[in-house]
Amino acid sequence: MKSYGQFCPLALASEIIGERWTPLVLRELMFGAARFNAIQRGVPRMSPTLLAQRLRMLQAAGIIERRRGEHSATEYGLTPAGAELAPVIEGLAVWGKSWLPASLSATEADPDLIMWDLHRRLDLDRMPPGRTVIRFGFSDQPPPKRYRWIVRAAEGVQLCISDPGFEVDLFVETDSRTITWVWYGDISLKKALAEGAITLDGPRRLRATFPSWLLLSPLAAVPRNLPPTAR
Amino acid sequence: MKSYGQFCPLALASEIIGERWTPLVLRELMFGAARFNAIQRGVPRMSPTLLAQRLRMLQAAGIIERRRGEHSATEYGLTPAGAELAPVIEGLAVWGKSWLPASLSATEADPDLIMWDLHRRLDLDRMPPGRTVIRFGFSDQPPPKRYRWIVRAAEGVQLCISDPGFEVDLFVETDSRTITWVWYGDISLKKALAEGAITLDGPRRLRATFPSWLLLSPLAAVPRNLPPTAR
DNA sequence: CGGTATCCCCCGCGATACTG
DNA sequence: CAGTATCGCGGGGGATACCG
Repeated sequence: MKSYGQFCPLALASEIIGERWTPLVLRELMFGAARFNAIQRGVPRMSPTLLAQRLRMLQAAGIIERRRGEHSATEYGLTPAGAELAPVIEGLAVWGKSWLPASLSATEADPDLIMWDLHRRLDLDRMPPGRTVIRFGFSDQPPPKRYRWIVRAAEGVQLCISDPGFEVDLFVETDSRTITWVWYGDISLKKALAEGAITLDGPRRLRATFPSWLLLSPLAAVPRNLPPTAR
Repeated sequence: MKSYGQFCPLALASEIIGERWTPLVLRELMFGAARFNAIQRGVPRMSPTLLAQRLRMLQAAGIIERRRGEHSATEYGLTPAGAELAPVIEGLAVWGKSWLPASLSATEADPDLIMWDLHRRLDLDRMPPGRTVIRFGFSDQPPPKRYRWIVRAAEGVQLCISDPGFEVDLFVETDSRTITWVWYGDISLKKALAEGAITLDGPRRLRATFPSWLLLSPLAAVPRNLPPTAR
């Protein structure tokens, strides 16, 4: 991005934060994504070339750092400067939820976006111990995105794009718009279940505790000043 | 700007705030600039076409509103949504001051940028009553920008690009880099005066009270985590 | 004063393919 | 897994002139 030619700290900051995709990349890092491919799953429409470019830029600006993680894999993490940016990004997100009209178009209702966020926010302590496999079905989606699996095991939680082969413990059936509205707090999970917009199939205990370990977006509690439209 | 295709409130907010020049335009509005030309003086390198376009966009997004002011002049102001954006913008500015390297190139040391900010932050109550004319001289600037005048009168404060004709009460002689560093708090005004980087010529009383009514940037008090370079 | 109209350039970005 | 390489285009925005 071309410089503003101003010494003003806001101008300098905007040259970095104002670049396309950068706030969303930072969001992924702030949610704990460390690996290139993990970051990319949060911004799937960003080309790898551009993501690499942004990561280099953020590193040069002292906002993130590259590390060698386990198995000498490349990992990215926030520097102290980057960490102090988190409240600003969060403030922007809260403002967006408060004040921007929320209409949900088809492309914005990509269930993978929600599933990616959702699977790393599960409250593992409230889930049953041992391996748990949950299959999410999205009735409005064509075959390639029709089903997603969350596998919770001792190693951690994984989101699978294709059938992992394990026996499914809980079947969740919904559609991409419902899961999106629920995730962002525009419909309560309770209401979605009551209305049948989300249905559960599996052991009674798992069904009953479902709302306790399926955590919603951190923004779910932020009220909207404009009512959501286009449900 | 092309949509991110995400429903995430951060993505939606970034589509607006992330557009080129938009944060700086908002900054002007937050500092109280209401008229088109007043806004433009804070972002002089932005073309009028683009400014008009951004103002329209911000209005459509519900962030600013157009009003008819005195003499049916067009005025812009923040809506409640816009007002709630102020802390976010301010947070970004504070972060920039804290963490971004501050090197001052020639184009960034435009004294007009500082004078425009500075003239609307004068503490009028601490200035002598009645008309006061101050001429700022920038020793490093070629003729068209060599001098600027601030005229404080009953009607308010005005920044003049050419000699307004009144007798000058106080002559301030400095250079564009010094005034910029001082404005942003990287050199104390006291030190700049002591070192002769700023010299005053005028009545003793006006000289003595100068540091009390020449207020600095709101960011002046924010410490830098990286030391400023290229003084 | 408060903007439009117009033109054109350039480069940011998207898409796709490929590699150590 | 973690990125490069390459190409082509679209349109954002810079510059300048002009208008009500």
